[in-house]
Amino acid sequence: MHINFTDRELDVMSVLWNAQSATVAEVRERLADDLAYTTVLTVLRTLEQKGHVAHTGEGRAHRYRPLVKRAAAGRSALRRIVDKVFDGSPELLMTQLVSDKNLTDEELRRLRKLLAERLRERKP
Amino acid sequence: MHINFTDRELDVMSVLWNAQSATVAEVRERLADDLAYTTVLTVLRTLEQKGHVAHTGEGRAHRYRPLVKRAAAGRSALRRIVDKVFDGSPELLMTQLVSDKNLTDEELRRLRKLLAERLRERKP
DNA sequence: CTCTATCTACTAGCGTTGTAGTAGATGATA
DNA sequence: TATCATCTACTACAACGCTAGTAGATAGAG
Repeated sequence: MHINFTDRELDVMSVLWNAQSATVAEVRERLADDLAYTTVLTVLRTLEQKGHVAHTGEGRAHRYRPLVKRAAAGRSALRRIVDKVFDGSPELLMTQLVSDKNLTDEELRRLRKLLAERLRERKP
Repeated sequence: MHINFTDRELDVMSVLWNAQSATVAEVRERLADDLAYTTVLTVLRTLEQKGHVAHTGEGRAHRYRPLVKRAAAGRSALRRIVDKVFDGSPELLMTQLVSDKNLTDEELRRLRKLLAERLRERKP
């Protein structure tokens, strides 16, 4: 299955993934951009229509929760990038990731650790 | 800078990255989906308008080449995924990749080396 | 020189995205 | 109870994306 969120939808999903669930007001609060309340509501409603989130009543408000898991969305997005940008080579993608100038030293060190673990756990 | 290709644009860019440069007919040939000639032309023209490709004349045809490098597009796309889907954690993304696609030990070692170099070159 | 294939330029229509306003319901407050 | 704040539903509308058609230029075939 081929999930594809728009920019704004992804912003909203990101909030929901981090918060587990949220009302419109809560989502709005946590978004970086300052959008109108109704705008956020509209985005949530279209996400619901597409089957990516669901809501349950909470007083007069609605509480939204994601139906799509973070990992599934990640897999889908990554596959696309690997295919189209990195010509089907995940290694190329990782190389890119590692040479990204925006990564902090701390992040790089953690990556190194992860790799080391991965290698160790394969050796035997 | 924040590059953002649409799905179809990305398909076309992918062809250009792989071929170095191509005419409309060549791009059309290499696309997975069977689009009308004019459709492909339109996509190329909008890409040009956005400054992502350029063309030079070749007989009565135009030859298009990418102005945006693969790596730049990759960086941009990855940033976005790391931020929004993997909550700013590149190692989470990496874990996903490593477990999803089966990388060889050799590939992992090369990555480790690359990582070490990157870290060394930052220290000073 | 005429016909045909091929190419670009321009135009178009429909669906989606992004943003938000207005209307009406309802819970809280004075 | 009258008013205010807040919430959803519905509507709007411009910009963009995706697809492709038509018109007109031109190179090559005969």
